[in-house]
Order: sequence, then C-alpha cells, then structure tokens
Amino acid sequence: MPATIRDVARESGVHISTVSRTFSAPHLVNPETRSRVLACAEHLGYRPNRAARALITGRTHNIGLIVADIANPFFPPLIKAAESQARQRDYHIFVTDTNEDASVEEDLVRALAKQVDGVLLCSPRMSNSLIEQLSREVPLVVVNRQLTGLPTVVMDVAQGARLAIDHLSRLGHRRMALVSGPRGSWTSREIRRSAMSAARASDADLTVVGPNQPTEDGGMAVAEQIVRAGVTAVLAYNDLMAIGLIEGLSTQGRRVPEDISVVGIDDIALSRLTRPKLTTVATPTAAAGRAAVDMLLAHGDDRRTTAQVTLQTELVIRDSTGPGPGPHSHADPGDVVATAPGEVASYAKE
Amino acid sequence: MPATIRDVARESGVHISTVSRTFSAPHLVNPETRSRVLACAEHLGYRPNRAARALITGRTHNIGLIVADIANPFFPPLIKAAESQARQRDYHIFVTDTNEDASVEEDLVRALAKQVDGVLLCSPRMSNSLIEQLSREVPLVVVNRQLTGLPTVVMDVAQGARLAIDHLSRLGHRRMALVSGPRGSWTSREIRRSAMSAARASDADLTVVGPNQPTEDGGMAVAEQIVRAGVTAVLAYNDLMAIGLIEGLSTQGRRVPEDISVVGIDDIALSRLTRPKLTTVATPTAAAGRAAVDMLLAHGDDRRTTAQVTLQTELVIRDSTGPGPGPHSHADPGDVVATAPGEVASYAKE
DNA sequence: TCGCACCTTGCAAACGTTTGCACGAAACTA
DNA sequence: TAGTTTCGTGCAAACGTTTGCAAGGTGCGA
Repeated sequence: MPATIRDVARESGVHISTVSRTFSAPHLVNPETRSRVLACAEHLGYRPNRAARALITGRTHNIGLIVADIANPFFPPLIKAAESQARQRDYHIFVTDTNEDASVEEDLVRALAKQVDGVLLCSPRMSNSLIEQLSREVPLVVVNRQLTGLPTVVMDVAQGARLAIDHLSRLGHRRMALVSGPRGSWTSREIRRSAMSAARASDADLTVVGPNQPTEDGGMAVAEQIVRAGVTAVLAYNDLMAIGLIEGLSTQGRRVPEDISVVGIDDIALSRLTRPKLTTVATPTAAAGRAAVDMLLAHGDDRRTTAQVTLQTELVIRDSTGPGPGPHSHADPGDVVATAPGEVASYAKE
Repeated sequence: MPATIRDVARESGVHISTVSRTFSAPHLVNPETRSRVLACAEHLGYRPNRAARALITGRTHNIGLIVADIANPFFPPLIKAAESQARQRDYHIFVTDTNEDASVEEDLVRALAKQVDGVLLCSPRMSNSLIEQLSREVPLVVVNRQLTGLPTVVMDVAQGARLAIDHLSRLGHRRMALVSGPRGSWTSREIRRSAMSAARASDADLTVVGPNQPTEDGGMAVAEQIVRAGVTAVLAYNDLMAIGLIEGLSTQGRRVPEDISVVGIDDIALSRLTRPKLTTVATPTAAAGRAAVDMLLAHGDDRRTTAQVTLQTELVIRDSTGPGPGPHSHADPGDVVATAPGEVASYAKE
C-alpha cells in the first residue's frame, strides 16, 4: 500500500535508479530532475524502505541498546545521551531490557544482530566468553565491564569505592559493610575488590553482604543483616539499594546517619530527593552513553580498533553519612567533592 | 560474513527453498532432510536474516514503543509488561524516547514505520490529526489518549482525580490547587476537567497552576506559586511532580501534610519510599502495556477493529495528606482504598 | 499394469532498494 | 574540428529471504 520507489519513478517519468540517487546521492542528479522527483515523492508520501536499503548496503542506521533493567534510574540518563548522540549522526537507538537475566541477554543480541549495525551492551550479566562469541555476530560495545579485545566503556568505580571507604574511615568508622550487587556484575566485583583493599589500608573491618538484587527491595531486604552485623557504615552497590536500605534500617529503628552511615553509588536524580539526601559516588552515565555510541560508530568497518575508555567518578557528600564512633579527622572544605584522578577520557561529564 | 541461507543449502546439498522451509514450514520437509539441514545450519551458525524475511512477508515481528520520557518512572512498568507480553508471542519491542518533544515523536514514528509491524504510542504530545495521519502509514495503538477511530488504551484518570479531590474535601480542605502537566497531554486535560467539576461539587476552590514539565524539577518549580496561592491541598499531575513539590515546599518552610496536603497520580514505586509516603492515584500501567500489545497483535491485518480500553484507577492513601482547616468527616476504614467503578477491562491489574 | 494421490524437492519470481557499468549528450581543450 | 572530459541517466545485478507452481518419485488400489 505505501508508495515504493517504483511508484515515484513512474510518476516522475524517470528510472528507479534516478529516484534512488535523488535520496541517497543527490549531487549526482540534475537539480531540475531532482526537484521533480522530490515533488512526486512528497505528493505520493514516499519514504525509502530502510529494511530494503539495509539489505543491500549492509547498514541499517540502527543501534541496539541492551540494559539490565530499564526501571533502574541509573540507565535513563545513559539511554538519553546515547539517543541524542545517535540522532546527531542519523542513527536510531532501539532499547530493550533483559530483566537482569543473562539468557535473555543472549537472545536479544541475536535477535538484534541483523537489524542493527551494532549493539551497546550495558552492564551485561552473561559470561565473558559468551560476549566474545556474540561479538563475532554483530559489532559490540560493552559498557560497565572490562574485557580485552572488545571496545569497552567503564566507570572507574574502583576509585569511587576507595573514595567512599576513605570518607567513612576519616569520619571515624571502623566497622563497615559492603552491600554487593547482582551475580555476574563486573562492577560489583570491582567495587568489592577495591573496597576491601581500601578498608584494609584504613585498618577497618569490611563485611560483605550479598549478592543481591540491585533494587530498592534488594536494599531493604538486607537491613536486618546489616543491623545484626553491628556495623556503623555501609557502602551499597548502587543508590537504589542504598535508599531501600535506609528505608529498611528505619523500620528496624536505626537512624541514618546518626546510627549508621550509608553511601550509595551512581548519584541518580533521586538521591537528592530522599531524606536524608544520599552521600554517593557519582558516575558519569551520560558521558558513558555518548562514548559508547561514538566508539561503535567510529571503528565503523575496521574492526581491529578496541579502545577502552575509563570515565572518572567522584564522591558527592550529602546527608546520609556522619561521624562514626572512632576518632576522626575533620574533612577539609576541599574535600566535599573529591575527584578521582583516574584515566582521563575525552568525554565531558554532562 | 555471517552464513546465509545459500551457505546452508550448499553445505547440506539441497536447494535454498528447502532450507527456508526447514525454518518457516518444517512440516513440509522430510524429517531426515530437515535434521541434516538443521545440523549444517547449527554448524555454520546460521540465523535467518529477519530484515530479508520481512521484506517478503511484510512482517518484521517487531513492535515499536514510543514513550515521552524514559526517565519518568511511570513508564518502565508499562515497558516491561509490553516486552514480556510481546516476547510470549515471539515479538520484540523496540523502545525509544521523545524527550517530551512532539516533533521528535513524528520523526520516530516515520523512522520506525518500515521496521516494525506496529507502534505503541504512549502519552503522545502531538496533535490528534497528525496521529490519524501517521496511523495510515503504520498500525498504531495509542496509550493515554482518547481518540476515536484508533485503538486506544487509557487509564480512567478522570475517576482518579475525582477520588483525590473528594478525599481532600472530606479531610476538610476548601482551597486546593491542581498542578497540571505538559502542554499537549490528554491526561492532563482530563484530570483538569474532572478535578474542576469534582471541586465544584464539593464547593471547594481549585486553582490551576501550569502547564508544567512533568518532572521533579517541574514540581519543585511551582512550590512558591503554591505557597502564594494560599491553598491547603494540592493534586499533582503525577507522582514525580508531587515529590518535587513536597521538596520545594519544604525549602519554603512548609510541612507536608501538616501545612499542605499533596496527592500524586501514578503510584510509582518511589512514592512508597519518600518521606512522607505519598498519597496517590494508582494507575494500572503494567496492564496498559499488556493491553496495548494485545490490541496491536489482535487486530492483525483487518484494520477496522478499533477497540477502546479503559482501565480502572484507585486512590491509595498514605502519609502526604492530612486534615484541612475546615470541618471534615472521618474516613471509614473501607475508604482506605477506594476503587473506581470505571469501565471494566479484561486485563488484570498486575 | 495403469492411474492416481501424496510427499518431497527444485525452480524462479518477487520484496524495495543500491550501485558499478555503460551510453549518449553537452561542454570544454587543443 | 576532432578529441577529451564531465554530467546525467538507464540498465541490470545484487542483497537474503519466501512461496506458488511444477516435476519427480513413491506407494496404493483397482
């Protein structure tokens, strides 16, 4: 029913190839002819069929974006940034959600493979080897996971975790807990590794609780364990869990930050709206989205470029952390936002 | 580079049409041949090219889902429900975001048109006539907007708004405000209309403030106007705005619900986590997502079926509303959750 | 033994584009 | 004026599938 290139050709009295060129290589066609063709196309409501075009050019001008959980407020800024970056380059982003399920991830990549020019895989839960295998079927850029041989974008959460632990330690906390994230999360492993070594360096105890679902409910669910563990400070895998945890602690009769200090990670918009406002490690999610699109589009056809981008994180101190029982050094004013020196990337944060 | 149907045909010594049938009509091919073909396909890592298939069958097995703002927590439950419903029917959902921009909406529908079998248009901001025009290019299901001639799914927000105003009135409030939503939103108009008539019926004043961006910031921004208006109760276009408003009121030195009562709409997960917990009108977003997918897939090829589904809403009373200055009747226990009798739909809520 | 039906497979056209090649005309250059 | 370049256009093959049609083979009943 919709008009095809042939209809336009007939109506304007030229060959279909001329119509084709009018759209995909206008400089090759006589201005006069061009405007006549355009007029007919307009009149017939013709739009080039992208699928047919893709069949022959091999480029769909679509990018797939797979996220673990679209309901996690961590992702929307990343998605939006990727969308606007893609739109500038005349690409479209298709977002899909895996429900934190590794097997769904695999299916989605495969389903997407032929309809997009590449896939942005955010916070994958599947194994490294599967990712590598899939990367042979479709160009992949991996976000939030370090992986050699593939282009990746990661946040320097190790530095972030260190800043958080140091902050707590300087406030006098000696007994801390880490509420870890979901199984299969590279970020969670990274945070754990870094937090443990930072705690050791500060001579503090660090209890690890997890793995957990990275949601409010996941955070709420560990409140009791946290109380039993007798810690005075907690670092959570993400803000959502931190917020859930604070809620859970309050139903256990514990006040934040008076009884227990809580630090989140991500700095989602919400962390400024809950009471108390959340102390958290800000991750540059929008920059990550832009970077991922750029990397996918940049290495275009030569597939040997496997850049690894690491983006800085910083500690944002708000109201959910306070003095611990131990001796503590007062924070300098310049300490309010501590920037991680991590590898500098060429993407501005916001 | 990826294996095509021809590679499989060569390797298994049959014609490509036999390979094709092995996948799309297995019963037509000899079991023995079939298993040989399947083995070769497996071995070569062959996957049918959906784009090429779509070119000839006219069905992509993809559905587009366009939302106004992916960062609005109202949408994720809808998206997830649509995804899971679609997955069950072997369809994929592609989500895209318009940044609340009507012109982006139009571009996206057009871009999606040829790559999907239909588009779910959620909370459109564009004009009715444009929607109708676009519906001639691709099957459309409209969510959150009443529109004759097209399949639609709407929530009974009119009933929700009425319940909210009645609740406030019964608490003794006489001077109320409505914080309205974005320009172009059918839901916002509907709420306004219904809230005004409910207020009139209760003999209460209702000041309308807006239009506004439907975000936390949008809510925060009107706090001052609300205070100046001297009202004691507010109904907000959505929970996000209600939460932002509460925050804004608190910086203006007003307490919720002691000084001002606030009611939201949507019942997003977050509304249970902020302090005070939000009184709100729950909208069945997941059911809407499922219904929209069903309607799109149901009316398949015969395009004359234009069902209109209306889903019930209900008032959930939490902690952000309290007694007003006027006389008030105590709420019955049975009033804690008031169900709107609205038109009954065949989709369970959740 | 013949006729017939059925099952399995191959053939080739089609879907809506893009693009290398060739051809003719017009516009230069010498 | 002849030769060369440039420009604009048409031709036809290609992309990876699906599917109506026909052909060959097999088995059955009469």
